[in-house]
Amino acid sequence: MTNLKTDRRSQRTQRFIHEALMALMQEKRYDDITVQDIIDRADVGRSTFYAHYQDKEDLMTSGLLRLMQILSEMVTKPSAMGETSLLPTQELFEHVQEHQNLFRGMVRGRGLELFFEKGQEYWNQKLTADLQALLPKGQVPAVPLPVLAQFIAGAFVTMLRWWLDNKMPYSPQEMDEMLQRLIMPAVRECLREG
Amino acid sequence: MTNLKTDRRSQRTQRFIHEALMALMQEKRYDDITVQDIIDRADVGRSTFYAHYQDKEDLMTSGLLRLMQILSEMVTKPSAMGETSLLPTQELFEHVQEHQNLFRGMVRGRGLELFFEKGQEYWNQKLTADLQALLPKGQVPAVPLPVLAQFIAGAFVTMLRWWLDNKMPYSPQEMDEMLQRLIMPAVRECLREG
DNA sequence: TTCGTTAACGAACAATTTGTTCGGTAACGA
DNA sequence: TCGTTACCGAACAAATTGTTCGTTAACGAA
Repeated sequence: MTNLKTDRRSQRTQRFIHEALMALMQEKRYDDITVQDIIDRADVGRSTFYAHYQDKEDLMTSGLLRLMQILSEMVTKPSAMGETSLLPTQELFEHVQEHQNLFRGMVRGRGLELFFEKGQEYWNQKLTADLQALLPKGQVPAVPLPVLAQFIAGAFVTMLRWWLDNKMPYSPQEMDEMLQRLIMPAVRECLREG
Repeated sequence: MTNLKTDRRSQRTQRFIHEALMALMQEKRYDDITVQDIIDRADVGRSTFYAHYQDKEDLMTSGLLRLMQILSEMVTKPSAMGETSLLPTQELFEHVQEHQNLFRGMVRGRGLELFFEKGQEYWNQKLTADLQALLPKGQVPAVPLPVLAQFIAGAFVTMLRWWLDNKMPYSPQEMDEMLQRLIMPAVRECLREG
């Protein structure tokens, strides 16, 4: 019995298709990209595409999930979590910078929306739990924790988007510093007084 | 010479089409809605649709622009601007609540993305100018004003989105209060020290 | 190296969807 | 009342989607 998933041909094809989508994303909007465009760019047969993915959306989702998995690993990695911040945002910014083409394609197009749909639950849960831990016992937060979590996750995505759209005029360190400066006062204020 | 734009039939048709799109947006994703769906729901001929709009995107954009115009008027209306906030967010939340179906359709689907594309320039410029006025002379802000503006606009959209997606569990007043509590500390902190 | 497995090809296919055209009908407004 | 014009609806080419299937060749285990 041969291993289906590790077949060189399969992996090669999937890589070609993904790269093709990423490349096309730099040129035009996600909605304007057809399956034909993708398979032409990837130099792959039509039936081959549909053997790997249900449709264009499926391809995009799979790429996004792969991305989020990487981010999740970064977030859960214990060494990354400092005392000053809730998320290892500097590492996140650095990682994004390294793979900017990938992220530029993802965050644009349908990426942002899918990011919200698929990812927000995860981030919200994690952030809500972390915030709960930070909250002194018996304290009622000034702003409900789910709202605060949404705010933080949203702020990160907003900054990320701005950074990518504006050709990354600041370093990851600077971006992280700014983000912390914007978020943490609110967090402190909200957790302090009921 | 008869007035083309104020013809009862035209306005009626446009209203039908817009309402059809909004109704369909409650049921399925923007991408899954076809022009056929729209004209069926609006009970309008195919050629009629294309007489009014170039394509589906054009229809969406026109609705969004109409929306933003309303918001812009609210923002520029002098009575709305209080001393405590940069945007009349409470009025904005109230307005959204009144027209929730419209906004729910818009903010979902492609709305959010278009909102960013079309609207961010406007909000950013306005917010940047307002922030500049608040900044003491000669002061260098801790965070560049365009970044701060982006952050504020993004936070508003984020909260709005959360509010709509979660069936609006809080009143506009409460939402406004929370948003101010989240944003203003950062603004104060950033404008104070260089 | 051999050999069975299987991924890729590519052409052909029906089904949708898109955007346009045009002649006839009826609603509009001056 | 009457000229204008928005709407209809059918028909159209073009593009796109997702599937099928016989053939070829790359793969990997023995």
